[in-house]
Amino acid sequence: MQSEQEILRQYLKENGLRRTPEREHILQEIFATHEHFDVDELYLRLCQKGVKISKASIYRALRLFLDCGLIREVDFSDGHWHFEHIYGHNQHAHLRCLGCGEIVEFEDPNLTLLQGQLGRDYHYQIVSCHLEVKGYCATCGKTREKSL
Amino acid sequence: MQSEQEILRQYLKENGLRRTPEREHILQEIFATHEHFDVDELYLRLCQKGVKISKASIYRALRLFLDCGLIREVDFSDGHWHFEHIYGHNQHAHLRCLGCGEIVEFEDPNLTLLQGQLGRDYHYQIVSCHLEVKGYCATCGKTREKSL
DNA sequence: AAATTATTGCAACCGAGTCGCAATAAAGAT
DNA sequence: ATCTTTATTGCGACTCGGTTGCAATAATTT
Ligand SMILES: [Mn+2]
Ligand SMILES: [Mn+2]
Ligand SMILES: [Zn+2]
Ligand SMILES: [Zn+2]
Repeated sequence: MQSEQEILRQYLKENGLRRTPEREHILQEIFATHEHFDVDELYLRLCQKGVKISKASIYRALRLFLDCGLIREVDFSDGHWHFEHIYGHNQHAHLRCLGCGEIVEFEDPNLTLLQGQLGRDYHYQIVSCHLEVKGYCATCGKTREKSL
Repeated sequence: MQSEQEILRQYLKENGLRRTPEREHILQEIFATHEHFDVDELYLRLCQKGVKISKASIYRALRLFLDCGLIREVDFSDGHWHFEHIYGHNQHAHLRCLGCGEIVEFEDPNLTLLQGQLGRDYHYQIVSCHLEVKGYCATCGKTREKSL
């Protein structure tokens, strides 16, 4: 199995794009942890590691990584973009607490089946499948009951 | 079963808010069709019907309607908000064509089961569950193959 | 009818994300 | 190794969806 860097380099070559230290630094940072991230967080993490880079370049790199399937968008409905790396990971869905923001990742084999079903039923070529469940975790649920 | 207007009036009364023609016009327009909509579309539709209203009030009303569960956000990942009315409708998910934007709505009984399962497994009180599947419809899929 | 205060419209504002451009630097050709 | 081509970067200006402060208005309560 190729590394994410190899995937990137291959994609760049195939599309007449160039390999740059900026792109590789960003990609490395994205795959350094399993955390979900937004542009500001990523920018900060890079700054802290001494990588000098502009936000414009980060935005541009993220679009590139989306195109080659290394990352995907995660919808937090909070007005700006969040992402996570997906290359090398099983597809998963998110259960998020509206109180504290905790995120539980879970896999659902039914989703894979559903994709096949949808593809067949509606003659669609499925590209992505995002399931986001929201609610209150045990702790936040209790706090909430009291205040009602 | 109560009408959406009754739901709204009840919510307003319970929260010390006021019933206004603006809010009722907006709500009526939202439930006039089954279309998904964004703020601009809704604003235009209201203008065309001669309802004079500011966009600020639409934004404020939509937040209100979200709070009382009359509408929900729909994620199109295109940089601005989309909504649909949900009161009086079964929960459904979306299959959207990345080429032409066509939207197929479908129900998946497994999702309901999954919610119960998640609630039990992780002690979460589930509030919402959004499934968005993206891909290419038969037509757009063919057009796409040619251009590759 | 008067008093209270939520709501509206407007316009100024905010901020995430984009874009044009000049400087830089990859990659290929010689 | 140097030259040429052109993709990429950083910067700052810009866009535009969405928010907010405020004075005027109007829904409710008394
Ligand atoms: Mn995740
Ligand atoms: Mn729908
Ligand atoms: Zn919580
Ligand atoms: Zn299509």
